[in-house]
Amino acid sequence: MAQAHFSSSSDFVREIIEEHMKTNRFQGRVATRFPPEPNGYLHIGHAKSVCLNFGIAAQYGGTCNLRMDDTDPSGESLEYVESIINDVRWLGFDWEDRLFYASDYFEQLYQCAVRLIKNGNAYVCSLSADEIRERRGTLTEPGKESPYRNRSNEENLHLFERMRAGEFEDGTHVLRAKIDMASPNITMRDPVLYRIKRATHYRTGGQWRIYPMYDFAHCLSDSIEKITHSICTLEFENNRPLYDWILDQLKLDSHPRQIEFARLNLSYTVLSKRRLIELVGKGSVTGWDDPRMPTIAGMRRRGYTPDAIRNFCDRIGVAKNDSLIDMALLEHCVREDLNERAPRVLGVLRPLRLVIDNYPEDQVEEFECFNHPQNSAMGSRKVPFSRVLYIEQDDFQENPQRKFNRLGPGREVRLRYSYIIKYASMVKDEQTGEITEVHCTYDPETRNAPPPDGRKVEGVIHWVSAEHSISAEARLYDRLFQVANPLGEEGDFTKYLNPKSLERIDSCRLEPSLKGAAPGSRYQFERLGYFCVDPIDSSPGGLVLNRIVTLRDSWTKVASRENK
RNA sequence: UGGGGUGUCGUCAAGCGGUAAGACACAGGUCUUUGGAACCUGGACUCGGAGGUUCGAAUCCUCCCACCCCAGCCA
Repeated sequence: MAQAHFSSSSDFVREIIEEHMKTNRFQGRVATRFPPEPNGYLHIGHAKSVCLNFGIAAQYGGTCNLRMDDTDPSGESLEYVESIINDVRWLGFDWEDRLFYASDYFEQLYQCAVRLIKNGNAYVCSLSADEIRERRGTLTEPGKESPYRNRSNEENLHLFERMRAGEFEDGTHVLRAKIDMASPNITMRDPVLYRIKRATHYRTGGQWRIYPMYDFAHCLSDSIEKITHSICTLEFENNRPLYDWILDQLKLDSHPRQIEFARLNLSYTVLSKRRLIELVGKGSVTGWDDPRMPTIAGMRRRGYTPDAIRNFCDRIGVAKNDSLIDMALLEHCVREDLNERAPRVLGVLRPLRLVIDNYPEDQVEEFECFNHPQNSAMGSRKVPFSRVLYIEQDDFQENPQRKFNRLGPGREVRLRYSYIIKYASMVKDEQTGEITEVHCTYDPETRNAPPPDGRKVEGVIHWVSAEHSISAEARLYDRLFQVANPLGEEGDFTKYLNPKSLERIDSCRLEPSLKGAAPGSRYQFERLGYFCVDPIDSSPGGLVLNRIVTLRDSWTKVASRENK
């Protein structure tokens, strides 16, 4: 196993494994698997499972297989398979030659079903879906046995063969396990093992007319692959007795231990494949890879790093509590990683013209700027400076509010890496009253150095040279939903979509070094946040930057408090 | 109402009978040519509740309460 992302802390799953190692239950072997159904894109919740399964395998010197759990032809496709492969690999995991498909086991699975029938453990039921439901009983009442429950083994076998041969229409017959219609666990009330679906499977085509159900296919796939620990989410806890029952009836040597953990929930988004499909289908987002989506593809496009996501998965822990993780933790992990690796640059999102009255008209200076304030190994670059600059609109207030440490009438500020400037005057649009230009004077003695007289200025602001800067579009993303738990609120969850989750600004000005920035490359725009060159919409002629995450910003906190 | 789970700081989460880790968030502070980063400090007199066992309980026992999952020919 190439990767070595060991979890720093232990958890109950690892404790169980430790115990198995001690008692030699699996001869010291650890084999896990990540078994997605290829009917949608992977999201951050899947990443938790990927990290758990691959992480455990690596930690115990075992293996982790990637397995497509493709037992239901409707909705599954090659596109999804490819996206899953791509995403797991991008996250940094390697399954070597162990990419498997449940659909490759269809013949073996069929033979297992035949054995079950021969042993009198399964029967063909010819009730309709509705009739089966009616007889299943309720939470408090036992179910009723199917009238077909006592067909002879021969008849069952014959019928099952004919099901496979495609002699029956969808829904006319199913294969059921013969267990206990009175079981308090509804899963054990003669569960359906096979159904007829005359649908084309993306891999097996028209080869099969019957398809195994999850409960039948999953435990057997695990057993075939000699998985030792079958890690899944909490909602399958009720299915564990059936998982064990099937393997026990078939007397299979390889009998994995199923362990269930709590799935991830993240605040201000939804992590349910069905809901995400809905968002994509309704056009609420631009696609699976919309940077606002909690999908791996979306996060990748947004600019999140695999390291940040893996670190996040490590920090949230593994337990059995239903939890709702604060999005702030994910953002923290992203900032933590990007703070270290992203080169700093200057860029202005909403430009305000600033003229330095006493700076020579045609003079251009170049300032040496560090690419990283704490890491000199990342080098430096030269940024041109001239008489006319752009600064951030937010960095000037005509009547500065309390604690506003930026530019305003009568004030002095430092232009990052260059001079201290002093306010002189402003120009307003006569119609709108909007400030269109600010005039200042500069102090030549403060050229990228402290003022000789030691005076303090209001603060430091960023800038670009008007003439030398390049234009770009910025896409500022915010949380997808307005409420922490959209699925926990009244009514349709899409009601709570955040209408301001995307703001496009097409008039940004950036320092010229960004010209030709590679798609996917990430930068910190000083004082603003981390941005990623959009891998799809950006072009050499039209830079498009996705805001990955803002910098931690103590000013907006102060400002909102001051405004109360 | 049957069965299966879970309840420890705002959010996660350690703890496994010896007197409540850590992280994020939050609040103060130091430093700073990013209101960034870094660094320091603060916070659960208490572990869903009530009883009980014990010298000692978040940890063991009893009862109660709350929340989640299960009645797809989805996974």
